Amino acid sequence: MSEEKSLNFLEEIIEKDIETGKHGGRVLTRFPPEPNGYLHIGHAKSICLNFGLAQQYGGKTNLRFDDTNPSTEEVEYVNSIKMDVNWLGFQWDQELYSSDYFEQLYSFAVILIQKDLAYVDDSTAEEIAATKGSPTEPGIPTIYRSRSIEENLKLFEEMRSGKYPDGAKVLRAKIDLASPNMHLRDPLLYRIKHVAHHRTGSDWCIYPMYDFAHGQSDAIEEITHSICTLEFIPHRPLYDWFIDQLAIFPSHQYEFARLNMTYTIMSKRKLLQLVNEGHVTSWDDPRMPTISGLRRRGYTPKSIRHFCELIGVAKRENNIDMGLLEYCIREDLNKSAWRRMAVLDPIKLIITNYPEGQEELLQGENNPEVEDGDGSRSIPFSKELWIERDDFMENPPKKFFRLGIGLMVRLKSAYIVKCEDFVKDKNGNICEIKCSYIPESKSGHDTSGIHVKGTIHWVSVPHAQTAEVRLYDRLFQVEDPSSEEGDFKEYINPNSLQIVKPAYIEPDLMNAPSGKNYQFIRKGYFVLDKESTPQHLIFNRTVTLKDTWAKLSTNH
RNA sequence: UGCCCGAUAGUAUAAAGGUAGUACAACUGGUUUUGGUCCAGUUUGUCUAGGUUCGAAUCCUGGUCGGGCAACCA
Repeated sequence: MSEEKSLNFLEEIIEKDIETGKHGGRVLTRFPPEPNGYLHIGHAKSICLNFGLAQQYGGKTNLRFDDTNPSTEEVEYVNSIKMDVNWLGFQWDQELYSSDYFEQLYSFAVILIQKDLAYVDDSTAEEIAATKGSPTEPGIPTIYRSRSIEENLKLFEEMRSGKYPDGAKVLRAKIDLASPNMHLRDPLLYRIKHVAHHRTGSDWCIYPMYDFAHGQSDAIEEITHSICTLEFIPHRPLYDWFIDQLAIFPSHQYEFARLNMTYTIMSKRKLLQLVNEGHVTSWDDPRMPTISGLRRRGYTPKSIRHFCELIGVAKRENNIDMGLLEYCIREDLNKSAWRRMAVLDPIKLIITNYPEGQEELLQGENNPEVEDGDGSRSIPFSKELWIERDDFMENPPKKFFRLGIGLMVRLKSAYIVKCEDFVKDKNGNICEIKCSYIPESKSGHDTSGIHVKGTIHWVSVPHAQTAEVRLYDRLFQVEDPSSEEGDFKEYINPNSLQIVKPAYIEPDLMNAPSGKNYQFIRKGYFVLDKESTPQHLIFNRTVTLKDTWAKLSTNH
């Protein structure tokens, strides 16, 4: 181990376990999603942790679907989860399902019954809740708690054989109805559900509860470090109890704080609501914090992995600044994304002294961060250009390094121009800007000796192509939507999507392959959307560039 | 009112009884054919009250604050 890097608490535990030879120094983790929804950035944290720790210590990680509740689970979710884990860059050792262990779990339950540690209870859900007591009052036994082992064995078998309807009976552990830990007050082990399962079909009509499936699945796989989130801390004594009573492999559960992030939500239930009620278009809507949403938005696996590394792992509640995620994608894309020019809010600029009908092909480097510019592309230039409307001001303030009467700017990769005049339409809106250019200032061959403060991007009018550009912003207007008063949906940002149609793009962008990230110079990072076609290009904005000018001008 | 977790700059995360450090954010300046990047620098912190100790973010006790637990969900 390097002496420099400090360890998080899980790394410390694992290093100690390796040192003391626990499990023969073996490390086996698991990522255990329930296939009842799409993975989000919070799952990414767990994935990076489980797979990352195993990698770090020469171990392996299983992908295990925690599919014990057939009413909510679907194959569609299984597939999306596998896709997302792979996309993030991780390979699991074995693909497993809790449902693979149904037979084994059933025999575990039989063992508990034989040890008089489990019983069949005919009470209704309400009766069971009522007899559990409260945190300050002990629970009381139902009349079924004293059934004989033989009767329990028989009834449990009948439950399995389908003799009883949903809700008629449950199997409960016999532990301690007075325990200060509510999870130990005779928790449910099995419930009857005449529901088809996405893998086992109609083989079963009783299904194990989470607590009776998870730890035992860990034990069956001989997981050495079972890592989950904080809310499972009170379950740990139960987890250990089953392992003790069944005398199976002693997996151990460790808990860390789940990820929260500003301006978004992380609850699957709430995300599902956003989809179902049409606040977003789908699970992979680029505004969603889902892995698939981030992918469609233009985030790279590398940037997400880096993010998970930076946020760290600890046991205290956290609310990570969305800005950190944005920093991670900017940092990645700055080094890799090719630069292109696109004008999103166009106004025409006419170069009065450039010959009518003349055009030339200029060269622009793909990425100034890379040696040799990572190659270059040709950019057609002509007398009429599109530029951004806000790159001109009729009455420019001090320190406005763009266009205004008498001001000069560099047209990126082209010439320096000086603004001479502008034209207004009959409504008084500026519709045209007139400039003269300095022929000796051509990019790369500048002999003019003139230095200007500002450089702006542009697209030649006769060569411009068009595209739809979708500008995404944060989904919520407040940092922590779920802690605000009222319904979280009241805080949705009404301007989270702004559609620019058409935007003018330089011709080279017509060749953009799907999934390739670009930087539109001065505007941000963009990627082709999956709905894009060659006839109708659609770009998604991943993130803006940092904009200190915008900050300055809004602050004053 | 019971049990269980937690508390270090704005946000995260280190410091294992001995200099409170790092990243992001913010701010200043420099470089720059992107008001981007890059570089240099600045500001901001141990929840509280006691105790142990030569010395406490760290150990002990009390308090405060935040979170979790009483689903036939996971």
